[in-house]
Amino acid sequence: MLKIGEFSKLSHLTVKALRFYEKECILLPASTDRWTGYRLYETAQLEAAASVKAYRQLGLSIEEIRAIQAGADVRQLLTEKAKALTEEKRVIDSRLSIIHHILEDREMRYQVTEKTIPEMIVYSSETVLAQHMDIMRWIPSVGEECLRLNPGMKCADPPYEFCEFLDGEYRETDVKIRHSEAVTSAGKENDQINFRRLPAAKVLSVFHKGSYDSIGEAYAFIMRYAEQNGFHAAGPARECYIDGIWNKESEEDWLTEIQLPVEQQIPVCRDHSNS
Amino acid sequence: MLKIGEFSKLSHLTVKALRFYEKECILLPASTDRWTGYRLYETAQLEAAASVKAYRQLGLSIEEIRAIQAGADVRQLLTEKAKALTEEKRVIDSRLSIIHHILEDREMRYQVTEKTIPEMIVYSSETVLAQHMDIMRWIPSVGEECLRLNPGMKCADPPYEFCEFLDGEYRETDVKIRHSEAVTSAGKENDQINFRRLPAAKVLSVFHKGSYDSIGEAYAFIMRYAEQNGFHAAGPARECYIDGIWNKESEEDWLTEIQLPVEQQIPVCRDHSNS
DNA sequence: CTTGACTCTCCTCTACGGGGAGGCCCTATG
DNA sequence: CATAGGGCCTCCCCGTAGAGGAGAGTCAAG
Repeated sequence: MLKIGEFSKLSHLTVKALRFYEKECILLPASTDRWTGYRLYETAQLEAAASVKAYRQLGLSIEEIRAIQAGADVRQLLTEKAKALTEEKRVIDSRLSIIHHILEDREMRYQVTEKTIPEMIVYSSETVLAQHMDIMRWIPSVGEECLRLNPGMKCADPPYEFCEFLDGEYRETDVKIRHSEAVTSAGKENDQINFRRLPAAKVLSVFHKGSYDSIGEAYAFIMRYAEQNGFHAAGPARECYIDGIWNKESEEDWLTEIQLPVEQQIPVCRDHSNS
Repeated sequence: MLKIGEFSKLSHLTVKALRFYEKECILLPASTDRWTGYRLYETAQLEAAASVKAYRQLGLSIEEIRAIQAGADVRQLLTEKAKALTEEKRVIDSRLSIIHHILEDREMRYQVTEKTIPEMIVYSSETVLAQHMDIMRWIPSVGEECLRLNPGMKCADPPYEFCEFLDGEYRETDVKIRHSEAVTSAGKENDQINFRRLPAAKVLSVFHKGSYDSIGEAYAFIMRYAEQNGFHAAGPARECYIDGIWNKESEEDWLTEIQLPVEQQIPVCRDHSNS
């Protein structure tokens, strides 16, 4: 019979762990001295201890080990575990990819986050604007038009409104643009305004602070980010206006979010052996 | 000014998280109503919220984010993070490799664990035994011889004693064998017995229960395990006798540990696309 | 005025033990 | 025989990054 300290040395499990495993009923001492409370183990239990240790080294939880001891299907459990580990690995690859992307970039102008936008109903309208700046006059007119067409129409909560630029490339003049705004339910359409169901989407998001002059940098950044980290664009970027001329006087305070819809990420494993 | 629920929807952070971030001083509301205690946020804070969110998505801890906000070197922090993630990934690859190894194996006769054996001083003796069974007569004689040579010699605590089989392959007769036992300090040597410093070692360990007739299976198992999971043997296996004829009558109760010294694991990424 | 949605603070819970306090037990040494 | 030191016991708190919920206060609409 071995006292806990001796068994600890032989099994390479800490005393704390042994007591914990007893509490969790996955490795009970062979006996307990009724007078002193000392736990007593037998050498034959080294096998059981090794089994618990092996499962822990595989990353199984205490509860999973208990299930196995109760007769659960080990193969199935391990198969699930493998799936979970593969997913964990995917997350790590994704993070590594992004970290290396940041490290390779000289300055960190933008922080990219991943978001899930739920499904919603929007009304949309398209037009071609002579100048980019006309956008802030055009958008309110679309809203008024839609409200005239559908009195009592309500915008979604939280509000969600964005513009997409439909030209293949960046243009300064004759910009083809589509505006969309989320509403609570579909309504009447006309030749300018139509309703559609916008499916749930995963997007990459960056916030651009300041005037629109330099917003091209944000587009360039998020595009390169997506490309280098295994995201595939699933549509044109959405420009969401948060703070602007309508509520902030100083151009420095303007705030715009750019959302790039993407498909499931396939993390790329670039060569980072130099790290 | 936005109430916490509104800001939560816009920032895609939960209300709980926002309150937590305030407590941790990494994202403070623009103001707090002195009468009601309501937190009030501004749209301009969406940028800061996105920054926190981006760092969290990279797996940075709250403390690390706080450090960054306090002006810590982001590049260095991310470099360290990348190193940690790479290590995490290595662990996952190792676990995946082992799990797939188990799943491909039909029965789970043995559980392999990884241990670190600390450095120690041992006395060793080599011989060639006519039969494998002679081992249990030979070992005590070596111990007596060593004690005669070094009266007062003390064995290490915990006791550690093992045999290595020095033939290149398995043999039934004329077995070349080396026995070693850990002691507290070196002593006198002769032509049979010599002392040496056994360096710390990482070993794979399996327990074999039952008679020695079938111990070959355990050797085969651990060898195949090492090979298939990217371990490289760093010496002959050590056989440690735990329970045997000296304390257990029934052969079924005998217990032997086999330890295979290995070098650092290089997890193999076999094709598991079918999982 | 009431109701329901929203917010507040405060409490507990998660997994796996690590670290330590306070107290009992055992053995070796003087 | 007395004591000292080490081993063992139980009990409690600690960490992550919030989630979940209780009980109470607040706000806007009907």
